[in-house]
Amino acid sequence: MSDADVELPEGIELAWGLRERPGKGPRRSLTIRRVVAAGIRVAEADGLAAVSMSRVAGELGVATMSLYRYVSAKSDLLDLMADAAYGDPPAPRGPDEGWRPALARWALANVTAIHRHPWIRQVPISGPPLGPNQVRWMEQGLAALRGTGLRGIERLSTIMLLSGYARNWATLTADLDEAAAREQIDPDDAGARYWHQLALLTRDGPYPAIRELLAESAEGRPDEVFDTEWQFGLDRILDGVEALIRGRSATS
Amino acid sequence: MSDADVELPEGIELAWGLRERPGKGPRRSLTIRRVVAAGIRVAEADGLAAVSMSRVAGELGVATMSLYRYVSAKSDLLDLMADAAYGDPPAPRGPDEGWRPALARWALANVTAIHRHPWIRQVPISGPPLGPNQVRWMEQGLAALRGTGLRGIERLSTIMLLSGYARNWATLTADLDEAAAREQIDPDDAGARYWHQLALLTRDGPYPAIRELLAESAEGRPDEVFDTEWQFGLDRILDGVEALIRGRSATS
DNA sequence: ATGCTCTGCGTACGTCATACGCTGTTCTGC
DNA sequence: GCAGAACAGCGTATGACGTACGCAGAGCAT
Repeated sequence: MSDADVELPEGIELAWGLRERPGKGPRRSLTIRRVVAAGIRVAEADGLAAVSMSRVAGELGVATMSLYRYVSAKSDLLDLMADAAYGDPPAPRGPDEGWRPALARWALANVTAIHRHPWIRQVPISGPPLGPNQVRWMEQGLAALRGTGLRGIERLSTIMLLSGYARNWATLTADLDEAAAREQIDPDDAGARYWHQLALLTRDGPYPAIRELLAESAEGRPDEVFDTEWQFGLDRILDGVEALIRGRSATS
Repeated sequence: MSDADVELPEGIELAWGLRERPGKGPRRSLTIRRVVAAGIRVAEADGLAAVSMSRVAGELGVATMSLYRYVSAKSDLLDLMADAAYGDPPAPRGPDEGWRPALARWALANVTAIHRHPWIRQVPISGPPLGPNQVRWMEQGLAALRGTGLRGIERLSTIMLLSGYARNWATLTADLDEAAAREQIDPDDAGARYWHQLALLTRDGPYPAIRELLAESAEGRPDEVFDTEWQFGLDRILDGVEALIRGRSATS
C-alpha cells in the first residue's frame, strides 16, 4: 500500500490545514479556526447542546449555511472543536524525570483538559485519534515511555489505557458536579447522595457485597472517596506497568 | 439524613418498578418493559440514531405521545434501554475461583455486552450506576474481590477502573469495525489503515516517538495489535491490583 | 348516577441539520 | 483588457424531531 492510496477523512485534512485553497473565487471572509473558536465559545457559555449551526453562525455574524463552506457537517465541527479544546499537551518528560512521574503528569493533564472544557465529554468520539492536538498528546505520552524496554505496541496500549482512564474519571466527576450544580447542592454532597441512593435500592435483595461496601464506607468520610479514587486507579495502572518493565529488564 | 430525604431520579424509580399505579383511570395498554423492548428492537435494527419517539411508538402500534405516559423524556428511555441491554451479569465467582480470573471474566463480559449491543456506547451516561442491571453487575464485580483484604472503597475503585477500561476498549474496537463495514473493507485492515494514516500525518514534524512506534510495529503484523491490546491492558490493571493485595497481606 | 382521575392521542410549535440553487466576486487564460 | 470558469455567501425550503397542551372517553370511588 503506497502513500497515495491512503485517504484521510475530510475533517482530518481540514484540521491539519492540508486542504489547498485554489484561489479562484472570491476571498473567504472566515477561517476554519474562527469557526471552531466560535463553536467553542458557544459550548463554553451554554453547553454543547447550545452548539447549533445557526447559533455558531450568529456568533460570527454570517448566515447559517455559510458555515458549510468551511465544514462538511456538524459532526466535523464538533471533532475540530474537541481537538482544539485539548490544547497543548503537558511539558515533555524532563531529562531527570522518570517515566512514572512523567506519565502521571500526562494522565492528570488529560483530566485537567476535560475539566477545563466539560462539554468535551459529550462530543461523540468518531474514531482513533488523528487530530493535530490528539497526535501531539500521543507523541508526549509515548515519549514518556522511551527507554523502558517496552515494545512499541505496549507503549501505545499503555497510554491508551491511561487516557481512557483519565477520560472516564473526568467524565464521572464532571457528571456528579453538574448534577450537584443543577440541584443546587454542595458538590461534596453529590457523592454522599449517591451512596444513600444506592443504599436505598439495595436494602432488600441479593446485594451482600454492595451492602458490605456501604457499611464499611459509612464509617469513614464518604465524601473523600472521589478525591482519592483518581490516585488509586492511577497507581494501580502504573504499578502494573512497572511490574512489566521490571520483569523485562530482569530477564534481558 | 434519613431515608425519606433521599430522592431517586424518576427514571430510576421506573426501572426498579417502584412507581405505584393508582388504579384509578383506564387500564394501561402498554408496560414500560414493552416500550423499552421496542426501543431496543429499533436500535438493534437501525442504530441508535433511528430511535425516535415516533419510530418506537410505531413499533408498538400506538401514537407518539402515548409513550410519554410511560417515560418522562427520551433520555429516560435511552437510560432504561442501556440498562436493560446489559442483561444478566456473568456467573458469580465460583468457590474454587480466584479473584483474578473472576475479575477477568467480569471485565470480558462487559466487553461482550457492549459488542452485542453496539448502540449502547452512544447512549450518553447520565450519572453513576443506579439501574437495576448496573447494580447487579456492580454486585458481581465487588463479590469477586471479597476476601482480598482490599478496603471497600478500593474494591469499588477497582471495578470502576475495569468497567471503564472495558467500555473504552469495546468502544474503540466497535468504532473501527463500523468504519470498516461502512467503507466495505476488511475489518482486519481497519487497524492497518489507521497506522498508514498516522504515518502520513507524522512523516514530517516533531513526532519522533510516534515514528519510532510506527517503524517498530511495521516489522510485525500490525493487524494483530488490536487482538492482544485488550489482554495487555487487562493484565496491567490486574497486575497492579495484585501488587496491592500482596503488599497488604504481607504487612498484616 | 356522579364526579374525579388517569389514559391514549391529535394538534401544534419551535428547533434543527442540511440540500439546492442563485447572485455576485475573483482569478486565469487569452 | 476580457470571457469564462470556479468559488463565496446565503435565502429558501424540506423533513424530521422532541415535546407542551388539552380533549374525549374509560374506569373507579362515592
